[in-house]
Amino acid sequence: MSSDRTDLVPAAVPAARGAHATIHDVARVAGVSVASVSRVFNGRDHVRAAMCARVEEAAAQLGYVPHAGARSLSMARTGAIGVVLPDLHGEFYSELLRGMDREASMRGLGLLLTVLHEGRGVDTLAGLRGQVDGLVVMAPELDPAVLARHMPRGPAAVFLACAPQDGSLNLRIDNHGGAAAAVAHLAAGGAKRIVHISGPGNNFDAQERRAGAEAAASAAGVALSVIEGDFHEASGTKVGDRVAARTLQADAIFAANDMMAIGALMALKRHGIAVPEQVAVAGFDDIPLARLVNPALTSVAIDIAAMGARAVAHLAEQIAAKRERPLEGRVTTADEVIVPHLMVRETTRETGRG
Amino acid sequence: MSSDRTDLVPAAVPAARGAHATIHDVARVAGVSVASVSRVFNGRDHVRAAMCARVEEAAAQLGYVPHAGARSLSMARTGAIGVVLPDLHGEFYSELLRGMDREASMRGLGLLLTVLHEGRGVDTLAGLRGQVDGLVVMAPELDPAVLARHMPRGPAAVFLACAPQDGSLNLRIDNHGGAAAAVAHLAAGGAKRIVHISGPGNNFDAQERRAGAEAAASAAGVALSVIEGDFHEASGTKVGDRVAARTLQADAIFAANDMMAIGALMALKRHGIAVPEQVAVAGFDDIPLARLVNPALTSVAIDIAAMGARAVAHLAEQIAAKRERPLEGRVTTADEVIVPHLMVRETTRETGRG
DNA sequence: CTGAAAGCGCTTACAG
DNA sequence: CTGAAAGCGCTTACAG
Repeated sequence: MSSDRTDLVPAAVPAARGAHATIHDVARVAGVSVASVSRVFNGRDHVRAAMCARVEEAAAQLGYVPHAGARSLSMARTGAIGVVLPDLHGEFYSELLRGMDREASMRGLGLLLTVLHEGRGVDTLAGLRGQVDGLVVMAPELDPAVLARHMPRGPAAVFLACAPQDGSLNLRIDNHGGAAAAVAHLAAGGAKRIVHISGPGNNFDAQERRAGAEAAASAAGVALSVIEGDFHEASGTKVGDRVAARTLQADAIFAANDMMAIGALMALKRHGIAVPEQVAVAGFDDIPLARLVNPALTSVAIDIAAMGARAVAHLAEQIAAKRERPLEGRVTTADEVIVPHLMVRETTRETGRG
Repeated sequence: MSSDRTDLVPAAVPAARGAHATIHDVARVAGVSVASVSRVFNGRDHVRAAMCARVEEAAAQLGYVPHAGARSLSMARTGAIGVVLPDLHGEFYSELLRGMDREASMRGLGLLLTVLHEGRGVDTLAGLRGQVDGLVVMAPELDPAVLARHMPRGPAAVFLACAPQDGSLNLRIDNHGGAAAAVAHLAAGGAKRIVHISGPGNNFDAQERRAGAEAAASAAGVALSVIEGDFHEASGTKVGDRVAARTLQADAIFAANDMMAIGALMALKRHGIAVPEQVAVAGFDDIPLARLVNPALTSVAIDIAAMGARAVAHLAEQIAAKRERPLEGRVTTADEVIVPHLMVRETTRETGRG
């Protein structure tokens, strides 16, 4: 309550108590106005060197650091972007985040993670308003209309591998083409009966990959049967077990992602099936793990980290554009598609084996 | 500029322009005070049902969503916690984030990611003040004094696998014990000359793991030579190559993390060295990948996701405590140590092979 | 170059 | 139960 040493710097008291010094404390100690303190910290206006020095000294003495929340409220800019993901499982997401972080930190932006869990879902999105400057949303299992309804109106947005949202920039993967390439490759290697382990039926990527696989199979004149998986290893294991047990006839397996392919691969090996001689296997995503399993997995490669980085870059540009021309609302840019390429490894053969 | 239809709801205009409706817009449309709007949205005070209905209707009509930034400024609570990590490379971090997210989203907290990159470093930490309620910091390569100097004073903090910070809660891994167990196991399996691929010399975990390995080796009376790696696969590959080439004499390799162990394992296999018959291999962390490589990797297992979840849980409790007794400053709790256990798989043998 | 004042969008004692 | 007002910690026209 009472200060025992009023002679020196009474303003230092709050800092000592654990609370942080504010811009007012600095202004008082430096003997200037808060506006001036703000100016030396933001360094845009010209300030006399003498004032600059006094303010900096006072700030140092008080251990002053500007309050990011207050700044963002008055500047209408948070410096953070929201990343909305369906899950955090597996290497796919760590690669994606790595790419996003690379780009974001280069631009001085933070990444606020929001995972769309089963229960706690889309409704959280709107709450992001005022907390981020923009959103990169990956929600392949969400109905686009539902998603649109829940998007906060303020922030800019880029959609990644979702059912396309109109009025926004969509970054799409050419799932159809990638899957078709994989199936064509299996057929060229001699496969006659391919099993496709698809992703969940409500997943947008999964639907496209399945369609691509089916198109390529019928073009090549080979049989393709589909078994629905959930993108996790275990659903691949199950299919591998069935193929090994001959409950399911197949000389090749194409899984909609690598983890399921790896599950199948492991199961086949466990049962003594020779890969690729008896059954070939291919996946999708080309996660780092793909080349480490034995035999190394053939996969449809997308540069996941680069994709994440691109999404963030686009978003940052959109945010900047909005800042310059605030009246125009959301800028509609052409969609962009990411073209995967087939990475052939040991679980398939390049040449025909007929 | 001019409104063409003043008869209806002029307040709807800003929303239509892309800008968001504010609490004032809602208040005006509902014909009540902003305080009341705030009350119905926060639902703590008693409000008459009639008012409640009017406000909700107005809000719905305007598509009003509270501005998170403004709320957090006036409530001194952001609902986000900062996660400070050295890197985002590999499965270790995706597992860690998964665990953190699990706990955080259960508690309604967001996760703001901050990666400590080479250049853009510790100085960013202080800037987190006002943007998060607390921090979980993992910075094994940072000098604890430097770290302490850069920590923002406001937010609570939990340190994860760092050189211990006093005055704060530290969640430590028993690196020494884990490494010792691995080396003891290799020795029991018959190893006489073990190569330890350590982490970077300035890394806290790496130092402890190395010390544990050395202690166990000398206790078992086996030779241990140390080669410094960088926690990435390539530095393991290099050692594997040398061991295969007999440039380096070894009948066992213990790496300070799994990625280096896998690099060594792959190199040995490529050169036709039998694992574990000729050279045994063990790693540390037990990332999901460990059991998928062939042969499956023996590793010192820590439940990475659980560790992340615990860090967040502790932090959340600390934040709550601070909120109840704001005057007490940072609460000092006893440190907590995570005890790893050895996961024996195919790259080592359980029994002696003398 | 500098300061006083308004404002960012909310919440919350304080009166009524 | 409800409203007017102050305040959260900053920034930024607006005057000087």
